[in-house]
Amino acid sequence: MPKTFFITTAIDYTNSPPHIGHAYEKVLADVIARYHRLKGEKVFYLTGVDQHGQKVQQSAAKAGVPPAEFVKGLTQKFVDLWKKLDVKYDEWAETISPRHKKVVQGMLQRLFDAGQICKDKQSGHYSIRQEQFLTDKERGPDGEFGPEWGQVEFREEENYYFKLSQHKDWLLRYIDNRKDAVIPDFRQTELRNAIERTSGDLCISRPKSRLDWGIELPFDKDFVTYVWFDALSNYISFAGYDPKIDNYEKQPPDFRDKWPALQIIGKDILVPAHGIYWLIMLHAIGFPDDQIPQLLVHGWWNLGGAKISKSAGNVVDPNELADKYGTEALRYYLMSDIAMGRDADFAEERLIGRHDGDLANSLGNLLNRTLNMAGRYREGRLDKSFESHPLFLKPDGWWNSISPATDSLEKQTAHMAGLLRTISGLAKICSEVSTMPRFAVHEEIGMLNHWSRTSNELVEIAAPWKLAKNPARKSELDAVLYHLAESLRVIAILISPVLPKAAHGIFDQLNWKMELSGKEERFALKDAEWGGLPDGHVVGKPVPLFPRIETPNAL
RNA sequence: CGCGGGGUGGAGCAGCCUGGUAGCUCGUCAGGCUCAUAACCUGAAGGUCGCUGGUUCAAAUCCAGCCCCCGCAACCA
Repeated sequence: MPKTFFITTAIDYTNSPPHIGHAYEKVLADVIARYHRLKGEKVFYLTGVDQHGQKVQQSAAKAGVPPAEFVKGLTQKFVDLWKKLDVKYDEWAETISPRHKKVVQGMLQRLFDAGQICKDKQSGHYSIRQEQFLTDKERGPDGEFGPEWGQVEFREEENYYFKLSQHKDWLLRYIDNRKDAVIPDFRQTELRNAIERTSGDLCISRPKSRLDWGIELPFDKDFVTYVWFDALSNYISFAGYDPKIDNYEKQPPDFRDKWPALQIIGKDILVPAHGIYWLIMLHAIGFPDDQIPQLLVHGWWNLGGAKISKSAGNVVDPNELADKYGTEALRYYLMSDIAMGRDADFAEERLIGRHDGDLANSLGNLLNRTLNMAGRYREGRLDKSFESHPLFLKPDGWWNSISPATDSLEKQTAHMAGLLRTISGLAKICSEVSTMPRFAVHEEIGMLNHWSRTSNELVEIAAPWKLAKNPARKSELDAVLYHLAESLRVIAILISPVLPKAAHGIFDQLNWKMELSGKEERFALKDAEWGGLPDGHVVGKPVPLFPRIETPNAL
């Protein structure tokens, strides 16, 4: 039985509402998940929220509500947004759930029993206001701690430490042996350099006197576990991992069917959290090298070249954008205007430009004019008999041998024949040379846009309104209309991971498989083969699929 | 000498690994079309590919040096 495709994202911190970066990551994972469903695979998409920790405890105290209640409100904002953006996940991770707590404590206990976790004493400068230990990095140019830290005192504190450095050599070997441990490759280089520089053990606890909004250490009731074990372990706790079983091979079949996951994270949390702590944690609890998850690291949306941050106050609210421009426009922008792994600049004008240019003018208009012409000239009926017409039985490439001296009508026919061939070939290219396996969603979209443009070009070259006036050219008109309608059908399938609603819209207007209307199973990659629309199929009436956001001023 | 990314027509990017007429989208200008969501198609203008050297018959691409921009404490994808 084929394994389930398991994809995860970082879980979001319930300290502040979702912004555009959160939305990007979840939509990206959703698109990849949908692509795998399109291929007919079973998919398990896990995402969720990280609800514990000091910041939440502080924010809740400030708001005058218990942390559990505070977290509930923010969690709902994330859930609502994913629903609005058509992010379809299979499991939802909440770190306050008992199920998660059991796994975290189980992992900690096992590592403690194995001597991988030990108590140690830390001493140093401690900021009472910020409730954290300070390092030399926090010192100002004058060597003193600035006023932002408030009162700073020398303090000693006991905590539990995970013996991270014992696994450093293993991690280096693992990274060196696996070329695609991290994607893109320059991130893997960055991670490798960071591992080389890593030293020391990892503090994994906080005394309850300082922080009690967390999961209690199973071996010491005076402490809760700090973010690392709490948050990172969600990737296995919500997938059915059993912490009591140390032999990986004996893990529940349900878990092993899914694992390992493809983990989508932002560039900021590769080092050290996911690339070092998480991978070592898995290794330490017995995961073999071939069960270590692959990390897909994406870039950031900046604003005017500057980093988006809460402190700078330049956050972009995806909720607002979705309400203003629609889910499809937002999803399309987030997937098309950034290259995988790179940063991009967020600009509302670009969102509008992308939507109006690619979706309204190119694809949407293509659908509209195709159905209109089919209705006007053929009462919507597609006729495949052109395939046996002499013009279409000539060998490929004949259109290239037309001499420049021939009359313009013949040249035009040759040009049209070449375009028809190009277009039917695009179906093969787009589904077989898909860039999705290397997660280049923007390139996939680019190929489909090229297809839409070529189809629009065909309309101009063939001029169906002229062909319709000449009965002798019936086959040519049929061929053009069929190629346009069939292109739209295949494009709908291939674009469906990015634009699920629009894909349904195209199918509906093509009057294709109405009986499955609304169900995701309407789309399958195997149906993206050229020639699926049968002879005699009657297409529907056109309705603008992507109404322009901005209409050019007509003076 | 800390780590990584980037510097390509007005804007945003691709090409660089595997040297060989510099490509795409948007914008601008001119023309065409009328099936269509004032949409579509064609053509043109516009680039010393950050700088300097080197290798080569040939460098945006390989090598060396340099300059500039952005991330790498926290909030945070």
